[in-house]
Amino acid sequence: MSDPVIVTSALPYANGPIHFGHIVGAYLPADVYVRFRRMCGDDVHFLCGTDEHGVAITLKAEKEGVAYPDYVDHWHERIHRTLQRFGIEFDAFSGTASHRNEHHAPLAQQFFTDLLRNGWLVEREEEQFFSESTQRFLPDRYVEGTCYLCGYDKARGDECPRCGKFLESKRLLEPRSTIDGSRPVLKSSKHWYLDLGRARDEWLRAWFLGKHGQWKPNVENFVLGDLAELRERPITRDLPWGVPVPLPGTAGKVLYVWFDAPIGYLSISKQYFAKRGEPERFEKLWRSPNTRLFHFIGKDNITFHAVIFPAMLKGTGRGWILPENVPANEFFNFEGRKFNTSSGWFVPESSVADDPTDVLRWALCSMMPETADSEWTWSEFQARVNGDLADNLGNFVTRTLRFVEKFFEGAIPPRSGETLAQDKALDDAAVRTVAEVREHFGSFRFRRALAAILALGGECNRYFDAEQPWVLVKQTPTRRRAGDVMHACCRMIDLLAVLIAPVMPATARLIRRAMHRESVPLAFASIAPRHEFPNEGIRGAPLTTVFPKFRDERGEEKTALFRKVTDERVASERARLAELASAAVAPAPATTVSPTKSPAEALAATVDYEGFTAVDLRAATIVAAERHPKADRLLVLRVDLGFQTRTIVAGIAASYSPEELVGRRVIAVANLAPRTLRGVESQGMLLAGDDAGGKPRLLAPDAATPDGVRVR
RNA sequence: GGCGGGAUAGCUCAGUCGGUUAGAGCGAAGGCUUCAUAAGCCUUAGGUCGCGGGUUCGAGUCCCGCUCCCGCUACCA
Repeated sequence: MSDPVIVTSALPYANGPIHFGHIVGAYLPADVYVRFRRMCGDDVHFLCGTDEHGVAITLKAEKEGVAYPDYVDHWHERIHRTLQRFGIEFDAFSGTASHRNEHHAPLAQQFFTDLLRNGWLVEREEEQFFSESTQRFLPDRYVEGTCYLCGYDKARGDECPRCGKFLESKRLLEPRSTIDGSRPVLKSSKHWYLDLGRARDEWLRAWFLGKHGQWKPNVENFVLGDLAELRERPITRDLPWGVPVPLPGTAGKVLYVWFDAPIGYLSISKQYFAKRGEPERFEKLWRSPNTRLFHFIGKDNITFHAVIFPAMLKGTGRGWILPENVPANEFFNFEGRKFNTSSGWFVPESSVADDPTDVLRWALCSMMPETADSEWTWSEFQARVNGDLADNLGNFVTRTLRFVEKFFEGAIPPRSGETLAQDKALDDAAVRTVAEVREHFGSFRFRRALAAILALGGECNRYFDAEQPWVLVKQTPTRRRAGDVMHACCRMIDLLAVLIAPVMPATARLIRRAMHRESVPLAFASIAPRHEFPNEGIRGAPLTTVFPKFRDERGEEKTALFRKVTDERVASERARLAELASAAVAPAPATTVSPTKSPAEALAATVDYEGFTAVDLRAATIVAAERHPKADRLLVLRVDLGFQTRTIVAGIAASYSPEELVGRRVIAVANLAPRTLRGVESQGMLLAGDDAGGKPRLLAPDAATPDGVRVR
């Protein structure tokens, strides 16, 4: 029996939907890897769940007036459905909230007390605002007051929206709670910090350096940079939602969400084994030195999984295993930009509603950001589906099986026993491919695995062409050879089913069913070094009863393994995006609106007419523009308001070059208090809204409105 | 500005320890073929490996400088 394997995917935060970027970064690669290891005969446990604590969740839930558990339940369900859509099949998908996973809080508390006992935690006392009306400490974001630097009376606890400075919340003047307006008092609060610097010096750096060469280079480089800057990190907060700190006199204190989240991997598997009536297996699995632990994550999570969580695991002294590898992926973009759910820059579920799960999985794997950022484009999707799946693999399968159906009455003929040089060559190619594919799946290089599979598909098509069975089959003396060729092709199809199975499990089963071989396990173990395929004849099923039926773009009935992506479809998707890109402010797409999440920015508080007219807006023209000498994002503009010309500094360098701005009409805020921005005084501001990519776009008055006219 | 990543064929990318004439897929041009989903196969064209120095018998690969792009970060009021 091989060593047990634990595979985890990053716990999605139960505060919003997940999109292609998450799928391709952490969930699909894990699922593919799990299927691959199982096909190799390994005992794999695949764990995931939602991360359900933290300030962001409490803020959103409170804003929507929903109880925390109900709020996270909604996203838990929604996220789980999305994962299932992509065929991600976990052994356990749970979460970190106590109502979902009764094992989580006790285990997280055990981590805390273990670390405390072993001296890895540092205790510090600091002053923080406390609301007496609600009897709880207020995170900085819940406190509002007068800025002690500029006098602005609506400064937030962490920073002042007017002067832009970071603030020390306890120095705010006239502080008040944003929850009920009551005046909080300063009260000292005790918190605990994880001493990561000491862990690094004592063992963490050495442990990590010992992994040199085994982890992906992008991950290794990232961690090396991290190690240099490790410090203490607070692991507790004053918050009403989370895992309580397990010490007397700490009411209202919980473990910081980043601390309790990764412990979810353990608590979820503990819950899983408990439910199965085998509670003893949990510790056995997680404390056996033979167990191999793999964390699949996006690159934004590297520090937690490669540095902090190992420090936590080791620090407990309980012998929890440390990760064998953290195969983090880079970022996945969409048609040249970052995915952005709220502005519509993403792939709506409706756009891929008709695409089989396997097809999406294959396409995403072929674009996976394994070593560098990559992106989804519709034309790339079309190329992968049409060229790789339909034309190469799919067509080889159908041309072979149809040939058997047509010329051999659906019965794959037995081999004659004669093997020609080209048969041997094909077989050698297959053996080589199997070795390559195993190697690549095993080392998280899925794109290469797919490329190797496609190369074998090419070999198979060339073999078919070169042997010309359609000629051989028509004459009696050569008919037997045609049978041998078909037998070899069927054997290759049977093998291809195994090779694609980690990525396209349903398609693999479909192919097997077409040859009445669904009872034969899809296993890599069975094809080392040579794929076993019976020498006797095999009766195939009529393709029309097995493969999908559809109408192609010309309206013809088709029975085939894969349906092609039409040019029209690509064009319409790109048209949608072009529209989004050209819109000054992107409209919120209806397809993603969920009951609890509004894609639009929250509406500001109501103002009366006087409140509005307090802002003096004027039509104006830019007469000169240059880059700010000391800030990359700022432009220094001379703006003609009709009655005077002013200098205005605007943060629009990401969208406009100085040259293209001269002569441009704009709307300016004319009575804004002047402010110095990195050394240049700005006497007003320009109105702008963000485009779909988050870049600012200027608003312009109608041409008939002269400079200086007031805008109301 | 700071930190990190990157720049290789029209496009997407591979290129290990420095080693022969820098590769693949797609796209393009031409041809062959009819079992198969307008599928398959063959051939051809296409490169100043971002720029400039350096190390070396030898540099896409290592070192230094520069330009441009992406991310994080600071400056957006």
